[in-house]
Amino acid sequence: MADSTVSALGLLRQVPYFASLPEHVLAALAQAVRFRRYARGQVIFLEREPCAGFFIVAAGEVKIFKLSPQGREQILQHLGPGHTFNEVAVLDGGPNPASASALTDATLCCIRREVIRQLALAHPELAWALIESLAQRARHLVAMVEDLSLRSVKARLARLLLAEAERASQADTLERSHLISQAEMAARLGTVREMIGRALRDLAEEGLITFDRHRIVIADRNRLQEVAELG
Amino acid sequence: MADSTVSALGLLRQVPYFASLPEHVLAALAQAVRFRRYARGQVIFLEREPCAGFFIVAAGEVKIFKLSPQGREQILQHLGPGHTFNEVAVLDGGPNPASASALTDATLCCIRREVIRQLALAHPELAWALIESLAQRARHLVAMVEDLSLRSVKARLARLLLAEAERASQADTLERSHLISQAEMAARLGTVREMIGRALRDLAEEGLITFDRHRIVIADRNRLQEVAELG
DNA sequence: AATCTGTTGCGACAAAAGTCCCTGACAAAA
DNA sequence: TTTTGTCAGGGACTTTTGTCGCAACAGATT
Repeated sequence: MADSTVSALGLLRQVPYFASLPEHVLAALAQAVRFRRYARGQVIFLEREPCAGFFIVAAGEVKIFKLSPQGREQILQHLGPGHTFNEVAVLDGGPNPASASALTDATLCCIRREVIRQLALAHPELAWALIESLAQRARHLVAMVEDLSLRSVKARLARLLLAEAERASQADTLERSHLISQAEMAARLGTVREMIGRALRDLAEEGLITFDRHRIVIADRNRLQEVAELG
Repeated sequence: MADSTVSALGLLRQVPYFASLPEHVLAALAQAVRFRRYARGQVIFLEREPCAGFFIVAAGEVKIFKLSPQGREQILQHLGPGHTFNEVAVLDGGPNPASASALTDATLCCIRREVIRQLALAHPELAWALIESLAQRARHLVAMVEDLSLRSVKARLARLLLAEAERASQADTLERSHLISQAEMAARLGTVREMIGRALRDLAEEGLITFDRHRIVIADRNRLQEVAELG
């Protein structure tokens, strides 16, 4: 068994909805895996291109995004180790629904559509795992639509801060502290950098957050949650 | 074989991604189907409630929507005969991700989550059909996020008009002419009625559309598409 | 005809979001 | 050290979007 197959198995087990797959299915997947390295900022694939395959993040961070004709960016997902992406194109055979690029130097592994398809048809457990992953993706997207349509930038920002605090407190994996720039927050919330600056100032003036030299600290979680829900 | 099972079979065959399922799977589904009638405006289920089951529209129209605390509505989907909804909750077992209500008097059929689950595990073709439906839903949601984040109301409206014109020209099913009110357009595009009025006036002044007593007629499809893409 | 009800038209105004621009802080690279 | 680039802070202004209010109109019902 090749070295890469061994490490691939470990990686596959890190994917939550793959964790409970039977050994032989994981092994079959592991054999089909191809590792690739990407430099910070490098494009992984572009939307509308034919399906680039199924990806798992082994190391580093990746963003999935859309660009407007005017050059504004909307980040759809921000992914770290153990996360997967491009399921949609792999599963329906259409083009990539959005573009992907590496936010940091990153190692990904990629599985071709046909391999996934054959394995999924042969192993209902895998099909079911993929279904769960798609359902989760759909829930995430619904939440995004709700945010964009029904909430102000300030409320969205409050939600983002709470979510990031959550992630950080779990402190599970090898991830580093990960400070987000205002520009990235803007791209994730569908607005511009300046709006983030203003909203942060607002929240700080109201005493909901404070700054510890370029680090944001939540000072009043309860009131921050109120802002996140209404407004 | 009961009468309702016969008509259920016909209905299932109208669902695009069920059409190619083998006969015995369709039959099994048909047996599990329960028909229900809803009056115009009636709530079918609410978000956050435990999974209400899998639904197929037999007749009438249905909307899937979110409400903001302030009472603004965002329509996620507008469904007619042959369309299905609430797959997400059925497939991941979570609560309904959004609310549903009947836009007209409607007949729906409903299948309980457990039935779908068992059948999908036993029949990979069904699992694959569900995967396709989820993937399509995800693509639709990605397009919505893109619209809300990256396009002006005017551009979104242009897209809606083009899409509706498309649907209408296909004129396939028994659907009637279906005029949409400005209020509904607003809810679908994530804005308010007045904005739709203004945008329509704009488009009319530029000569891209005209009005034939409360009916919107596309006067210049090409330029309308330009507005839809940029802006 | 009279009266609902749901719809549209439109103007005035307010708030939210986006654009432009310039500053200084800081860190990495030369 | 200088240079370069990224990032944050913030002011002034424009555009877009949302709110309020009210009149008008069409279709259905009585």
